[in-house]
Amino acid sequence: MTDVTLREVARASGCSVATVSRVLAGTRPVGAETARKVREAAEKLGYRPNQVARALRSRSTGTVGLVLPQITNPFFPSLVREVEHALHAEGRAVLLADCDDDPEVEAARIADLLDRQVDALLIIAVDERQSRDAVGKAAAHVPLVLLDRGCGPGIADLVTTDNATGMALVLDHLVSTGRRRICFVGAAGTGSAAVERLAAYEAETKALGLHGFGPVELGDFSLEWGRAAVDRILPFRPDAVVCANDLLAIGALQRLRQLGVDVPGDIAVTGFDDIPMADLADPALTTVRQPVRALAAEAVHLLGHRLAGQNDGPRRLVRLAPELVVRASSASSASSAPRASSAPRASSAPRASSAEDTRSTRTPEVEQ
Amino acid sequence: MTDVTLREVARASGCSVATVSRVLAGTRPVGAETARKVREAAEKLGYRPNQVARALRSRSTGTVGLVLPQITNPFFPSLVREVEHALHAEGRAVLLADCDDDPEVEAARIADLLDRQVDALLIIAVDERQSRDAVGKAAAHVPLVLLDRGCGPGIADLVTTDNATGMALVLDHLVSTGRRRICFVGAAGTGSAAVERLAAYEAETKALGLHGFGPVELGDFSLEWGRAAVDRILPFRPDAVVCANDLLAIGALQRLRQLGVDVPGDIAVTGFDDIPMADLADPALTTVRQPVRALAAEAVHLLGHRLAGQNDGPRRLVRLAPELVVRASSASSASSAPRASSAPRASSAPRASSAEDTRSTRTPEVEQ
DNA sequence: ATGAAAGCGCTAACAG
DNA sequence: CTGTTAGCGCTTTCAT
Repeated sequence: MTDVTLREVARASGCSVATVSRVLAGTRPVGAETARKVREAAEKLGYRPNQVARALRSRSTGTVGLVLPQITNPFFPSLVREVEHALHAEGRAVLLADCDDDPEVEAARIADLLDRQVDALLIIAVDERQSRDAVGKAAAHVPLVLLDRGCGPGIADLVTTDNATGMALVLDHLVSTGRRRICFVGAAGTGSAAVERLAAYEAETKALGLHGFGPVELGDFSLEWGRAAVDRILPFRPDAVVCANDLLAIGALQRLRQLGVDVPGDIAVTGFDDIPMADLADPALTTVRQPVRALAAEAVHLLGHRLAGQNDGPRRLVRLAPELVVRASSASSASSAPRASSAPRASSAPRASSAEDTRSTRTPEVEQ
Repeated sequence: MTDVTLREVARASGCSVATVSRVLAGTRPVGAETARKVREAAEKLGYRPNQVARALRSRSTGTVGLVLPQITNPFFPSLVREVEHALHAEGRAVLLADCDDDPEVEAARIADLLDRQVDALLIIAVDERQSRDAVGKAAAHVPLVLLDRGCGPGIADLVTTDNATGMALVLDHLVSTGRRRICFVGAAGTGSAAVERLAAYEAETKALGLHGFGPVELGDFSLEWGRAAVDRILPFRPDAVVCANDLLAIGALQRLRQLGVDVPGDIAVTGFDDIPMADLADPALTTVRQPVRALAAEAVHLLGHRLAGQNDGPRRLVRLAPELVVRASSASSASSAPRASSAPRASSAPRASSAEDTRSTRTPEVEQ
């Protein structure tokens, strides 16, 4: 099974290797007849260009490194899928690096990918602070786009979900269905999801005139904390629990069921991310769906931009608006439904959540 | 940020490129003093070997292609993680290819990976039959190991879960906790999971003297079918529903709850795979956990074997025994518990499911 | 033990 | 438009 080389195709078609290369790579104009002969010979011999040789000479491997904290995080597989497809559509291949949620592993993986001459890096950073160094260094070598999670300001392009809009969609929805006694369960971490969702919750409740009602419970992004937080929140007799991600919300649902609390009758519960489990929870979880495909497309687009240009120009921050997915866990309770129109921004209509509309929330060229 | 080359290290250390190469790759014995100088120079210049150039010359990229049907299938992320880690531990990188569950895409992705000169392929085949052609062709070029799903006999090494053992564990458990009126919900497909789990169910129920009781409902591996199958099974008044995977089982749980049937009081439900959702279902799902880490390790081991050797020798079929994970969905109902010891193989003790014991079910060198 | 030289398979200059 | 010639950065004979 020895591979056919350009040279053999050249010999078989009676012209030089350069010409064959030109025909097959489409780099330069070539005579019609010559081209035909070359293609014929290549076809007959079953010629397949050796991408490694091509990469060495052309200084481009057509390969992009995708670095992520842990593929088992339920939010990532769909993102990986979209990224993989978007890149493959451009003829690029994906080198995958799973960091086991460890910034040191992340740094090592990034270095390895650079040694392998990836054309660019797409990174979902492990940690807002601890990843910064490795990411910054890598960005000096190749085009680099951060996805989903930031890494401090100005270090590289960043494509992420607009957490503020997502939280606003949730709160508008809850208020418009009559909920007023709202609590928040989130994470105390320094990651963008933890920080931004909490900030958005506080800003939005203030704007809606609900501020200062219930407790804000901060732990980590785990099922266990979701369960535990319920016990701390329940004494305040809330009618809604807003969770900073789906895992927390599912934990909360479990604990509430255990305690015999009716969801959504007594308390509405909402999540964030729309991981696959959200739809399978019982009751199915109302949540904020991240615009996964658009995130991937935008990130790949930015990469392409930097690959085509000179990898300079200002860093961009692109925020894509998510979509509210209303499911059973926040269905209107019969008693509170009539009160719907009492809050100023209670109607969710002006903040439509269709794919078209939310896409327009994109802020394409904001310098950090 | 222009990269440092071997040549520059040679000049800086006062010796030839060949020597530098030898020191850094550890290929041949080198004088201690020379080695020191070389390493020092390399260190000072921040030299990083260009893996593409190395690959071209040495005809080995240190890269393995991982081809899978759909990364969003909830069973795959943990497998990908383990494979990625196992390969990285050997200094190899993973080129990921998601096939969108389409055999044609799969064939294209495999061809692309071969063009990129992967040293080997690890494939979770999309389809038992339709993948066979592309897989067979690829196996002629590089070492190739099939993971999780077969592709017809004798085409390549295959590492997979022992479905028969898994099903036996489930049935022993159900019988030993007093269940007798057992039904099966599975898939009608031709994939190994569908076929083998059904066959194992039938063989085992026969062995246990339960054969012929309830219906065997075959659809596809979807939540919807899990729900629908419940309606078809319920008239038979079963006390247990064995499902061929977790998604089916979760669908069944949802429908049973909707109908007000008590699980596990009235009916026990079991799944297969132990996807992350299994633990979050309510009640938590009793299921069969695939030995994910061991599957990955074994697959990588076989790859290494073929990479080291000459990629000949008989095809191997390695089946690794899974582990029963008992959760709430099959807890003993108070009424049926006392009847436990009536069936011949009812005790689950002899078929222990600890990692040690099940691992020994491995059949390491079976020729297909 | 070390160096010189020959490529791996391909693309990019540079001529014609 | 096409051929000739270098050479990408490295490993590997083949000498010494």
